[in-house]
Amino acid sequence: MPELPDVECFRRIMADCARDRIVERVDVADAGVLHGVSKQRLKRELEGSRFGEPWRHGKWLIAPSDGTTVILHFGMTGSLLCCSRDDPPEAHDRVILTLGNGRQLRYRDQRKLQGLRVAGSDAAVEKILASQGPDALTISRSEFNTALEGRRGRIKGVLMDQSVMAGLGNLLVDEILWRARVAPARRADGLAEHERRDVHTAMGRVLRSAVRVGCVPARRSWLTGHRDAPHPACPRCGQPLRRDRMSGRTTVWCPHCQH
DNA sequence: TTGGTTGTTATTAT
DNA sequence: AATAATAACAACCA
Repeated sequence: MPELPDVECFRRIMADCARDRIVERVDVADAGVLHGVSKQRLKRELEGSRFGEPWRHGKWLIAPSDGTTVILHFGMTGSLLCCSRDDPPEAHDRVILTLGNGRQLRYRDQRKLQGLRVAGSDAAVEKILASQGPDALTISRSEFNTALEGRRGRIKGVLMDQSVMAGLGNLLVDEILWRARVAPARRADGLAEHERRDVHTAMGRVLRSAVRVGCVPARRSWLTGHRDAPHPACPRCGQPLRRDRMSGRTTVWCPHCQH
């Protein structure tokens, strides 16, 4: 699931559950999700530390504490939950942080594609985020145009490239291009000025409403509500949608609306 | 059993 | 050299 709006939701959960709280205990059920830090060192550096204000860049969640900074990525199946310590643990709860308020913050992830890492300084945080472009939620029109400049690849792939701008995934990109009526196979640097404007506007609207809900919603009025149907029809014009493999992902689009 | 998955990274191709 | 397109990763489901 996790694209920018989902991670923004996890940031809120983190803030409500753990901000200003002390980590009483760190339990690592599966060290396979730890990157560049051992179970022992994570416990040593985090237990007794107090969390500060968490923030997000693209699909990364950064949670500073007065001990070390925890950095989470949710891959395709990760999530973050604020539980009571009595809630029964689930099979995929990989890391559990027990906080001073009796709550537990659980990093749950079925597949272990990404995971948890730590950074001991601002410079170490920067290093992890170094390859990320500007955050898609706050990128301006002119920054957006600059990001697309000289990109010969398909707009679909370019918008999913986290180094161009950070936060968009497969579902969001399809939704945005459908709203902007731009075909996903178009070359990014071949878009007219008005098309770039429409894509930027659609991106802002899609992201803001998804962030408000806390996830990418499957709505009937959105493309997302139709993409998994056996013979999906465009919710705008009723013509059949196409499902193609593009830039390595399943891409759903409307050949009648998008050019 | 095979094919597919809303993410990233390393490798290969252009 | 810089970009773009693929394969691989892990674990599960249909």
